[in-house]
Amino acid sequence: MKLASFNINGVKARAEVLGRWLDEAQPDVAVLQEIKSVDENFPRDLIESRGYQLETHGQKGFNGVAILSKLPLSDVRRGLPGDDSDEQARWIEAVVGDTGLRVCGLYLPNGNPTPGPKYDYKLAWMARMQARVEALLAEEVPVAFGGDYNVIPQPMDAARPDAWREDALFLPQTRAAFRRLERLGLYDALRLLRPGPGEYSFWDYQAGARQRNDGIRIDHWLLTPQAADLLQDCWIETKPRDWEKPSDHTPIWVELAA
DNA sequence: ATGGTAGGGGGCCTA
Repeated sequence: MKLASFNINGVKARAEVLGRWLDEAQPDVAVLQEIKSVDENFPRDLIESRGYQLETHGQKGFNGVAILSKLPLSDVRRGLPGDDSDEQARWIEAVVGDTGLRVCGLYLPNGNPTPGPKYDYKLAWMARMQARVEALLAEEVPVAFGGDYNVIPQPMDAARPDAWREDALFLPQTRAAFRRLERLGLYDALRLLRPGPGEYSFWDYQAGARQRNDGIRIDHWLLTPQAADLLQDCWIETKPRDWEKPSDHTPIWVELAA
């Protein structure tokens, strides 16, 4: 089974790219971030006409996540637990078919500017995610956490790490919080299979970042041990970043024996 | 040090 995570930066602006990508790449499951749409206005036909079940968790203007799957989804849950006052749509999860695999799609807060309330929210959100991960790890089942983490884990994950030293995506506290997630017992799928530098999932629209390959790796799949046991491959698909009217992110894939 | 670009919504904010 092939699963992809793709921050599409606006589902309506990205209809052409998204349709082409689904046709060519044929994910079994995909998690989308930054749909930037309320659920009622999501172009469902774009997804459903291609044979996918679609579950959305949108909000007006910003954020918003979705899961689509060729196998039926069950136990769909929207929103990251731990703060009833949090209205930002950044988390959705579901169980895929009868595989026993749970997929969580997440859009972790950017956190800039720092310091300030947005960075505080990012760190608090990461602490809440840790609690959800702990609960799922205790079940000892395969779970794949895919999404835009807005975390550059290591210097090798940026073409120019020095340019990000003061950024919320790369501050020591951010990287430590990401390591805490890993230390609970999760595996960074890409790093299991591709230990070297030069693996990027985001290039800014500005200043010719794509042309200069001035990228960062901030989209990740983290796996519970039971999911990592099923891991067959993991890769970043760079082509969609060079299509007409692209997202500033590109898809990251895991292939699981599920 | 600055500004460069993009999407959404309806007039600046987020990234």
